Amino acid sequence: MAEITIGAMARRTGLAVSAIRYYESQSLIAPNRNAGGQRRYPKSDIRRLSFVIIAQKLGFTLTQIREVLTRLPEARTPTEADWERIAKAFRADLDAKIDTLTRLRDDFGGCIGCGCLSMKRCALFNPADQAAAKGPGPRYLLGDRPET
Amino acid sequence: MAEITIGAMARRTGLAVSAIRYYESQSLIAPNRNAGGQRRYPKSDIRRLSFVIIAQKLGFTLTQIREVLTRLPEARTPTEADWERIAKAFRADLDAKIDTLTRLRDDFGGCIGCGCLSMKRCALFNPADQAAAKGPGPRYLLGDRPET
DNA sequence: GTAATTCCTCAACCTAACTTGAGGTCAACA
DNA sequence: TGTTGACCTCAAGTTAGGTTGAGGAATTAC
Repeated sequence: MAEITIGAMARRTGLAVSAIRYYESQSLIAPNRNAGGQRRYPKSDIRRLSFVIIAQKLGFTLTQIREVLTRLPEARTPTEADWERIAKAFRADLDAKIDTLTRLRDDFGGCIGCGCLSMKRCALFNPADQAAAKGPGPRYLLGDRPET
Repeated sequence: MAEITIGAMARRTGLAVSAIRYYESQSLIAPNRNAGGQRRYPKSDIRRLSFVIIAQKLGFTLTQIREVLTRLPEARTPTEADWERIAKAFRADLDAKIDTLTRLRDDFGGCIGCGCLSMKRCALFNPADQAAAKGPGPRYLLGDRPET
C-alpha cells in the first residue's frame, strides 16, 4: 500500500494543501519524506485528518485535538481498537458539550418567557447580585450552578 | 431608573470594559453619552449584552448576533414580547446546531466501531470516492446526505 | 528530454475577537 | 480644591487558524 502525496491527501480529505502543512506545523500529523524531500502520507493519515476536521466542526481547538491524538500509537498504524479508545474519550467531551448547549437553550427559552424581566429576581440574566462570589456575568447559563 | 457607567456594566455582565467598547464599535450596542462624553447605558442593555455573551458561547459570531439584535426595537426599551420574538428565531438556529452535533456524535461513534476501516466502504471517513460530486472531504458527517 | 505539474520553504498577510498602552479628561470624595 | 480613580480615543499588539506569494526544486506526462 503506497503512501500518498500531499495533493492526493488534500483531494481525499477536502482540506487545502496549505492547511495540511499547517497541521503538520502544529504537530497534528507527521508525514514521511521521500528522497526528494516531498511529503508522503500513509493512508491511515486520511482517517487522522478526517478526525481533525470533524473534531474542529464540533468546536474543539487544534490544541485539544492534538492532545487527543497523542493517545494514538506512533510506532504502528492505528488499529480499530486504538480509534475506539480515542472515540470513547472524545464522546464524553462531546456529550458534555451537547448537554451544555441543550441546557443553555432550555434555560434561555425559559427565562425569556418567564416574566422575570424586572432584573431583580432573574438569576439567568442578572446573576451578578446572587452569584457575585463566583465573579460577575451570566454564570448560571454558562455552566456554574448555585450550591454546587 | 438611572443609567449606568461602563464600569458598572462590566461588573454586571462579567465583560471587560474593553470588550464592551469593542461591541459598540461592532454596532452590537449603542449607549448614550453624558455631558462629559462618557458612556451611559440603560439597564436594558445588561440583558442585551448577556444575550451577546450567551449567543457567543453557543457558537454564533458577532456578525450573526448583530443580525439577530437588529430585530429589537431601537426607539424604546425592549419588552418581554420583543425578547420572545428574538428567542424564537434564535432557538431554531440552536436546535439545528444541537441536531448536527448529535448526529455527528452518533455517526462518528458508529463509524469508529463499525469495522469499516478498510477505507473502501466507509462513507464517513473516506467519502471522496463516493461523494466526489459534492466535493471531497468527510461530507456525510458534515451535513450533506447522500441522495438528498 | 523537455514542458507542465506538483511540491518545497519561508515570510507575510488575513479575519475574528479582543487586549494593551499612551496620552489625556471627567467625576466623586474629603 | 485637590487628588484619585474611572473614563476617553486611537493605534498597535495578540491568538487561532489559516491563506498567499516569491523563488526554487522534484515529479510526471508526452
